[in-house]
Amino acid sequence: MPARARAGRGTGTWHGHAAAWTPAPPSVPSSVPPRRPCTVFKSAVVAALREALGADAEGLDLAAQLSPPPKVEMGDLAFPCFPLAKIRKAPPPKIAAELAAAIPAGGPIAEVKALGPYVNFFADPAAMLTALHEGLEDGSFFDALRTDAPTRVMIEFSQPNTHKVFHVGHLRNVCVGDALVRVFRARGHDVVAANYYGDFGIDVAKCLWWLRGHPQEEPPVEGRTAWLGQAYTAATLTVEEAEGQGQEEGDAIKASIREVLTAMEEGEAEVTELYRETRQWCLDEFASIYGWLGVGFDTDFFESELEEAGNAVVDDYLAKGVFVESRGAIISDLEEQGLSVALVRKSDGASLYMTWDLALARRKFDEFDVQKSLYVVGSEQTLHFQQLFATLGNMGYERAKDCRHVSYELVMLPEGKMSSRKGTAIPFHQLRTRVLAAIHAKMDDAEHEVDPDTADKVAVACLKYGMLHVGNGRRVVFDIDDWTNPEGDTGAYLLYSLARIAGIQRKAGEGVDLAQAVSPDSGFGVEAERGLLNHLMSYPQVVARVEDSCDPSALASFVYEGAKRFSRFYQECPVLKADEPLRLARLQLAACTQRVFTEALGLLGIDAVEAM
RNA sequence: GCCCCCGUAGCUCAGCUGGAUAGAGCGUCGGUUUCCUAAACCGAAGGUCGCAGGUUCGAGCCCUGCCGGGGGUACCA
Repeated sequence: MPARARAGRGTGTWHGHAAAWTPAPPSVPSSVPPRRPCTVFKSAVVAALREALGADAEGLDLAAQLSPPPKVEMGDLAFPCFPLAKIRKAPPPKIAAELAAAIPAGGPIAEVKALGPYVNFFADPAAMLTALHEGLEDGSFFDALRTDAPTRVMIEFSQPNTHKVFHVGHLRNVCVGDALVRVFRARGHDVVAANYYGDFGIDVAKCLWWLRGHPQEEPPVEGRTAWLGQAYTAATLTVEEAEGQGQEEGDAIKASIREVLTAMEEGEAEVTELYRETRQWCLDEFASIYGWLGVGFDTDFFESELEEAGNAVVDDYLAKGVFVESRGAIISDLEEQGLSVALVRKSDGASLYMTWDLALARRKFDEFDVQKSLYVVGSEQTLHFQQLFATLGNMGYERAKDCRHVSYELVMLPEGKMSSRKGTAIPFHQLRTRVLAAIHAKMDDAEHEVDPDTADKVAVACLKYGMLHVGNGRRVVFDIDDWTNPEGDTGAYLLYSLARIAGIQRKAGEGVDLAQAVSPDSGFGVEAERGLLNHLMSYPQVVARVEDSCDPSALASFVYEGAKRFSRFYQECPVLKADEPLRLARLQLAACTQRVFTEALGLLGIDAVEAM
């Protein structure tokens, strides 16, 4: 329905508070060779294996074979011996035993053990901790996130329609898009975050038509955009009603709506005035939403600006034979590519969605010089984007192959599909107050009330985590009660674990010198500690995977899993009461956890809190 | 009809690109606070990973065919 309205580029205006905008992590000067601490142990294992295998290692990607065993007590990295069975003509468990015997412990490798068909390697926990801690201190850990092939990429998302209600369903797009912007930046890409406002067309005309027909209706002081949304809905219902009465009645109403559109296009004074004013209300509302969410854009496109350019593209490529006339309309014929045909101009001469998208894409390539182009749009538009990209290819744009539709599924309510028609869609302004109310109801107690700043952060965390912890291809069920539940798999739980870390640090006080190496006999390295440590080490791979899949849910899972592991550590391993040097080691681990979590949550657009 | 997505515990979902005994949360039952935030932790119960074949040393993951749910399929965005 109101899916995606997009259009031309604006002036690089920023929506939302610049202060709420988290820039990409500062890049480390390239003169500092990255140490990549998470790979120290792994590369030692690979080297040891290569040595032990000799000629048998040829043709095997040893690093790719290594993965963590299912449980920490089994080791930190496992090498499966199945592929060797053919080469060595021996059963895998036998090979594993031979290899384990042939590889000596030493350096970061504390122990080597054969377990069935696997060779399991144990890392020296103190050495790992020190490597991670130093890597976080000097920035090399996050430097390891960076891709070897940085590129200029545009990520288009949000695409709200003016004159319609902005509701929970639209929030998912914003969360996914914003997270991708942050992830791509962390990976070192040059990212242009783009919004594309649906601020023109027949739907806008519908709303204005209804307003003109009901001059006695006055906009409320609060909630003007909701009022516009209601006008739009009322107009839609009126049209449907008329159509129900008969062909003529329906056509009559549609004709009068079209007159409003024509008046808009021709700049007729009274309509234009109304259009400008109401459009601005909506843009202001969007800006305040993005501000609250901490989401920013580098450039704005408007549908209202693309009409002319779109028609020019159609004329151009009609002349070049890329487009053809069919049944009175102009089409992009994609039958041979298995994509049916895409209409680029209606038989009445009007342009459509595809027309503007062609002009927009051209602008992205030519004006912004983007190498890669992401479109975060609902899955119902899959065919549209297949057709768009295929058409761009036919027009000669090589970079069409680097265009990608990041599709995601609908947001549902516990009672089922939401419908703005039935009024079941929760408009954003209600959403905000309802979520905050739920947070207060659950977090406040007799002694103290949670402060507004923290409540806001928790509310945003609950919303974003709720939207992001499910894979893009699955529907999300929005349930305020569930999402704000302080117990369980929610954003509140994540922030709570960070608040506990902050608590430890407050009580540890100043004057703790964390920058010492942990001595090997500190006793550090019980399961809860190693489990957490290993998990933190896997962070760069997770980020790389998110870039690849364009699905931030892996990052959400990473943080949640990490919070679980931290909670176990917190429960089983007293930090402040531990004796030195164990205390130092645990303080370091807590500090590492804090840094990685804060960073990972940051990529999801979630701010940490100091206390809850 | 054709195309795309989804099907994993009662419910909501993970499952690291094919590896070890399939994991969480909610809900249910039972434990843990003179101890850094119990918004937590531990344990129990709960599974023919939609069905049937196939590939493979090995399949929840890959291939084929069915079944079920959703979306799309020339003048809406």
